[in-house]
Amino acid sequence: MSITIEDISKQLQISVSTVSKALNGYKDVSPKTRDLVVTTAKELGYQPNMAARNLRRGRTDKIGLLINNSIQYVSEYLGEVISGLALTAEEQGSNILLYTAVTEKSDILAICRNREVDGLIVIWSDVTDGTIDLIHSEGIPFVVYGRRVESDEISYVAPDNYNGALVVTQHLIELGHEKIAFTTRPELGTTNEDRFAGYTDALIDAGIPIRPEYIIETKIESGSGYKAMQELLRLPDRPTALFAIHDLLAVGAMRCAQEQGLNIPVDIAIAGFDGLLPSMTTKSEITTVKQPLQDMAQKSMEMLLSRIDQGSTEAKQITYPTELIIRAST
Amino acid sequence: MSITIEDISKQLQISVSTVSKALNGYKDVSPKTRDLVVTTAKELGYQPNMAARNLRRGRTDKIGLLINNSIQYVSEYLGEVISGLALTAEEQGSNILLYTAVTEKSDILAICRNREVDGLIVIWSDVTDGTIDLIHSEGIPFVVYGRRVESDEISYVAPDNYNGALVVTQHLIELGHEKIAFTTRPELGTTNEDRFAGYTDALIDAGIPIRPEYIIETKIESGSGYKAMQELLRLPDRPTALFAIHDLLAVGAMRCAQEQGLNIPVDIAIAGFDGLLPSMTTKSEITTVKQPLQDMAQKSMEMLLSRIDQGSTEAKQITYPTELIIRAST
DNA sequence: TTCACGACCGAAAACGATTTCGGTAAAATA
DNA sequence: TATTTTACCGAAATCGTTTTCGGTCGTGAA
Repeated sequence: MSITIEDISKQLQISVSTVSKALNGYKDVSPKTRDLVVTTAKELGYQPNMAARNLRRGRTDKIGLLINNSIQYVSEYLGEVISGLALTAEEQGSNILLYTAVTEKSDILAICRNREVDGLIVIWSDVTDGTIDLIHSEGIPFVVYGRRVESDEISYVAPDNYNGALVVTQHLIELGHEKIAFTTRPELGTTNEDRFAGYTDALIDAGIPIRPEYIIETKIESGSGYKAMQELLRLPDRPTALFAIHDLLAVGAMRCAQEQGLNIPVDIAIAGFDGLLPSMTTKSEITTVKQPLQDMAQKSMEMLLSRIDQGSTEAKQITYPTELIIRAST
Repeated sequence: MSITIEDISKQLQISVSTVSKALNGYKDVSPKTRDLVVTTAKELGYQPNMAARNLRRGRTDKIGLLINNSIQYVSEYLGEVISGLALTAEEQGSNILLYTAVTEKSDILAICRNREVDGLIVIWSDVTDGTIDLIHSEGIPFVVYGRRVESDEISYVAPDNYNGALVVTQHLIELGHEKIAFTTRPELGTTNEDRFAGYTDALIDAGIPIRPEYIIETKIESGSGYKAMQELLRLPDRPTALFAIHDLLAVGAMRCAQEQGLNIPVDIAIAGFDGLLPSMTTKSEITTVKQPLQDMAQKSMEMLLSRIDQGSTEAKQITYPTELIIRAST
């Protein structure tokens, strides 16, 4: 059995209340007994039982990280985000509890109600399934990470998808491209909308007409980037550039183009979005728009924690600027 | 306030004991009242308070994931490992609690003693700091992930570093190389030893002498792969191949060689280890030895959970085969 | 009819902390 | 000296479960 507060109280012939108070910095305990308690606690190697403390305090100092498993390229994304979240949480005395295999709505209800966490960071790409509204209706503090949410009652931290898409498209235009294709991904919801809007606005601003045949809708499945490029290359009037809505699609498209013997970026320029794939070599790097994943992680965690501490309920919505990274592919 | 077991007991005019027993599948409650309890619990949206349950049961159904933050390329490694761990944990009704910013030994003691988790998965690259022994002496169930440990009292799941290094070196030899360099990383401890042993044994088996000037010791810092290659290229008798102890070093070395105008793999072949960098394009891929991160994660979690359930204390040590992935760099 | 035995239920004791509330003694004030 | 304040401490309630231990009631067997 571990050492409890009672062990200390017995050894010192002092009540448990006093021991607890001494350990927790209450004022109504003399310096002498406080020292005594603290030193013997250290001696015995006492560590408070968290379950008991949580029960009594009605707080767990834990933040749940809710991730839907249908997220694409979880691995690349996750590592950076998680380490950012965990670090700032732990700085403020909280830990992160992972919920990755949540599929049922009842599980989400359980998480919200069982008081296992003080709040949630939600990374959820599915838009249509009402999960976020469900969480919101439960009243647990939470912040949505990485995605804009329509409702203004909900806090989120998201990259500036519109501007990022605008800038990268302008970059392609500046390179002389006018036939610029774009791959969409409707499941991404607001993210898709914003990046698409950035793309079209850049074209419109430059007086370039938008050609529907250059806009390819992709699905969540591997090889969809490859297929999209195949489709584009079949066109009688091929595009000279592609802006893929995210890097994995760009990579697939690149592979397809290379296999067709095309020279990148001479025959076709390719840009992506997200910027999480590490650049492996100096060659073959892909132009992209980089999200500040770490900063966003830190910010969202700070927002959540301060909201929990202050019990405030007002929603904050923050957008982070993105960074255009120009590499060999354009 | 949330719904408690007492709310149900009041509404049904039944004792809390019976409610609890009905909910937990005890036999000494009639089917009728059981149904009644279960349905009204669902009606009221009852979810058990975890802190209370944990306190009473002396168990939390949580697994701590202890990661030392000095791990190199955490992000790439982490994502895949964590999702593997979390998935198998959640399948068995446990969740993962993250400890990433642990630096003090006292923090580790706190984790072991505060009963916040039932066990630990330890990902700790530092060998010399005695952390693992400390955890072991605390008696909490734990499994070391990704690394062989000397002591046979400690459970671990590790890749077969020796064989992986042996095979990749043999691969280089088969390609006709005899001047094969190797970059070491002493901080990696047993991992370093095993890969080094694989390298030397492959050379010895082939009757190739081991040349000390081809063995470069690298430190934990970015650019060390680049520097190692610089050093090698300064040699009067340059090596024709390099086996880097991990991929990041290989990437750095590759970049250096390319900048020097060398053709890979004609002028110099390069192989790495780990296989976690995603292959971005068909070109510029790097030969490597892939660790089965996901399988190892699943296995280590299963080992830990069964050990917790059965209270067994015997240590299991499992080594996973690696896979040689031959790509363009050799 | 009596006794034993299940089936079913409730009271109450944990689990280990926090926190309120009151009480005693010493110190300060009148 | 009498009274109030202050400093310090302890008893006990509380958080929401789980689990042990009896107790009651009805049914079957003797």
